Amino acid sequence: MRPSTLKKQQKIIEVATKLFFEQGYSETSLDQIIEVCGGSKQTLYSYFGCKRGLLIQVISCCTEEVGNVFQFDTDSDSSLSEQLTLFGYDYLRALCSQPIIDMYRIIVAEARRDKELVEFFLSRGPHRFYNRLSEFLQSKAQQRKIVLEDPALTSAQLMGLLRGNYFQDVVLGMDIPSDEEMMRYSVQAVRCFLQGYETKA
Amino acid sequence: MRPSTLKKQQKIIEVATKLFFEQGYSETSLDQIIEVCGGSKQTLYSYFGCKRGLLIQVISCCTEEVGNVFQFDTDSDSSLSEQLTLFGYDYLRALCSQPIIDMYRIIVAEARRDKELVEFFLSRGPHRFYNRLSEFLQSKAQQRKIVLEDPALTSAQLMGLLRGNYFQDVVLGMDIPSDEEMMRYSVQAVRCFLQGYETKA
DNA sequence: CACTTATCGTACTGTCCAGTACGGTACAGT
DNA sequence: ACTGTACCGTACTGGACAGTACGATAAGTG
Repeated sequence: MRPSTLKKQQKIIEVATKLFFEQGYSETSLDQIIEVCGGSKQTLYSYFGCKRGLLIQVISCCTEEVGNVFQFDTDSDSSLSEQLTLFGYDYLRALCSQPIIDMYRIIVAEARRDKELVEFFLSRGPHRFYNRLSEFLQSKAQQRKIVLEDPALTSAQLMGLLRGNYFQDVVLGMDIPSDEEMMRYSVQAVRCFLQGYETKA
Repeated sequence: MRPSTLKKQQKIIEVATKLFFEQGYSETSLDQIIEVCGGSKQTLYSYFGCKRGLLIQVISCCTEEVGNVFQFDTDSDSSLSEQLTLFGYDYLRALCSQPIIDMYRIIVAEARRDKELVEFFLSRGPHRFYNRLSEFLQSKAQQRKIVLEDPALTSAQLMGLLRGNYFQDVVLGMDIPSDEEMMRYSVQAVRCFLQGYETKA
């Protein structure tokens, strides 16, 4: 393989990501991609085989980048509530970022046709996050900070609670909430998660 | 307008709903619809103007049907926990039903192009539900059953909590959970909402 | 420098589909 | 029965686009 080949491949993926995300997958033609980044359609086919092959590379690269965002600060001496709140904030901010929204729309649109793509996306995205949260909660349960009978179920609850209606809304085109709003919401969500709403009568 | 016209329109909407939901909107051609329900393409255009016009009618009819599912049993003498659980179960079951999943996928796929369609869908679907839940919680707060500083925020929390990861998952093609599983989850979600997870130390 | 191979540019094929045109036909009301 | 209008069937237009073909050219290697 020529050394320029790798550069070229990355350039194509970069441009394809931009166009797929801005316009949608089926709304973007390969001619359009070539037009922007130069080169020949034949070359593109020799790299990726078909349009779907290119999409898989795009999703692969994008999930790679995002996946490294979440890091639990298990060592820090901040309180459980603070740790969860910060975590929730990072989560919410990532979910409500333009690239994730764009990617999610594409995955949903292709979900009916392409189960494999979905599986690929889930394993590299949401499920990784889910597992990390689940482990974190278990460690906190061992420290007797929380009551945890079913880690999987509780993690799912917390994820849903943290998302609230924000993710649904932004996916459907509502304005992305400000960082302050997401932080405020995260604080409240964690409070609910830990304490609940029932009156202590 | 001829009496048969209305029948014909409904028949077209019915067939279009089926095909749009099964195959996707942009994957379904108008010729295909005509082929199934008979008649002429010209007639279809005279009724709905264009393909998007037909889609709007489809969404309109479908949201109409679904919107009438949720009813709060405000009169019943069951406990708050029971009422919320039942409500959550109905909500989850509706969200994870095939028609809603299919419709949601279409809306997401069209969201980038068609803000108006999204607005239409939101106002007739999720927002109606959201408002009803918010009112219910407020009535319970007046009865001193729960602490409620911010009804809007708290409703969003509860909705997210009730959805957990189920809705995301089924939209991406995972198997629809059984009624028993959804009921179990709803019970736990409401428990979390009311009591939280923190250890009472 | 010579030679191989990756890449380029352009043109082409086959297909799909939204929307239109138009002549013919069934069905209302009178 | 008469007449206008709603509907039917079929064929067509125009455009988009995935994937292919192929001769020309440039980039690497010996």
